[in-house]
Amino acid sequence: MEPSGVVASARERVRDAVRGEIIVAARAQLATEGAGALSLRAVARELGMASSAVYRYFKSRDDLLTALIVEAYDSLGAEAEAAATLGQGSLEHWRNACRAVRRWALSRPTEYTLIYGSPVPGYQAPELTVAPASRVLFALAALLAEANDAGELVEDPSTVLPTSLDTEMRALADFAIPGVAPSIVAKALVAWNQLFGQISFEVFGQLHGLVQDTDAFFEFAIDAMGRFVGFRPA
Amino acid sequence: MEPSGVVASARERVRDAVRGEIIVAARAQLATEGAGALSLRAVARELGMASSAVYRYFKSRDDLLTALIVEAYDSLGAEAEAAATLGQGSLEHWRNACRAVRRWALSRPTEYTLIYGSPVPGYQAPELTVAPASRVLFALAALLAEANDAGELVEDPSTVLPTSLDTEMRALADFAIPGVAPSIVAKALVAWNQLFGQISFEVFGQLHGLVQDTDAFFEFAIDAMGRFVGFRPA
DNA sequence: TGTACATCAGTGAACGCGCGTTCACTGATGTAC
DNA sequence: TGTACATCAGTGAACGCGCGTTCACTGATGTAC
Repeated sequence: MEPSGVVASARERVRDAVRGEIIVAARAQLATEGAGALSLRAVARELGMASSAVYRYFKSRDDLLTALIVEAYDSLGAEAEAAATLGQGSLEHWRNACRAVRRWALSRPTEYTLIYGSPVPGYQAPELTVAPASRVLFALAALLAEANDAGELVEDPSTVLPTSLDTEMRALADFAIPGVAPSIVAKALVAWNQLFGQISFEVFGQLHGLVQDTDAFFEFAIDAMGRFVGFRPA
Repeated sequence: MEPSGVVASARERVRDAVRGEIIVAARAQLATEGAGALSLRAVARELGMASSAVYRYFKSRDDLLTALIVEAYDSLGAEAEAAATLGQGSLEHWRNACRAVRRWALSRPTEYTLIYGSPVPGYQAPELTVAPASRVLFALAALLAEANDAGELVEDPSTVLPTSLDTEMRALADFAIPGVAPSIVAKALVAWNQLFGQISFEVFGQLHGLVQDTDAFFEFAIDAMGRFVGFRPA
């Protein structure tokens, strides 16, 4: 009689293992079919079990999709968080965080597509995906705050924000990155859009025939955008 | 006996009209179901015709999808081309082109998703989509070339490209924007990624809860990125 | 330690559904003489 | 201008398919005494 929550019973361990196998199989299917076509029956077939058995583990198809989404956000978030402290100085932290996001996206393109591609038709993301989804942004925010505290973030006085945007950026800074100037927050958001825009274009094939050396181009982009935001060597 | 190609016969006119109705109905269905779920049967139902009749107009489902994609690229391309010559000076041309792309994307979000969202699973874009797809990029390139000729494009001497990237950008410039410096070509590509990244984030809902005044934020982004590329007032 | 009962993973058949595509056909519109 | 024939848009039934979800069930594993 083990206290639940501390050591899992045999049944619980088996249950978790099967649940994991379902997720792995679903992920594999995602890669070949796309999120919209994720099929419970195909997953069950892959695992050699009756399709109805999957319902012991997931209430519905959308429930399985949610599990995949949360897992993807958490996996990417963990990578970004770890990379955001690597290297010497803020600019290098920034670049390493960006590289981590790209590396993850290129190694797990279908899952990247799942969370940053077009919304899955008919699927409504539940509340519980919000926290995992914001991990990358929070990692970048933390990096920005530290850079600011270290005096490695320089504001460009010629950057002027209209009032409405200034107010918004100030509120955002107060919430997540205290002390950082509104114009820098705005530029960081622009860079964040750039980062995911470029990664999406690369993953979705929009760069084909236009840029060959995508590694070099990415390095150029994150360096240029890092300076654009205001990172300066220590 | 009208010479074909000059004046269409009655039959041809009717045929074109029905073809147009199919495309319109398909576009409407796209908006509610997403590209992956576009169904010939549903389109035929909407038009009150037998599903087999659609095959008189399109060889297959993918053929219909291709027509929608080409139509979307051409519509967006035309808007961008027109806007790229509006206003005073290159920076304003640039911003107007960017605004046109965003306006189009927000007014036809499903079609934007179709051409700039995640690839439709199982669909291979045929050759004939390539030319329409490149219209926006060519419009931006033309704008860049004109700005350069007018001396309104200033190179930042501190921007250094690695050899491989310099070679590539030089080739790209020779092909599409003769005379423009490699470092400016690279920055323009970064800005292009930023533009579509931000629009995609807005259309796909990733900005929700983060940025309220998306108009102001977009204006800030295209102005900042325009300067980043090197546009200077005349 | 052994027995009676409760829990629960997994089965397999069935429900009703929609899909893309083919095919032999009907009937209207266009063409050639 | 009138007739015979060819073209072609559109029909409706059928093909074989896969899907999500429900349900009554079997049998193994765990629990209480």
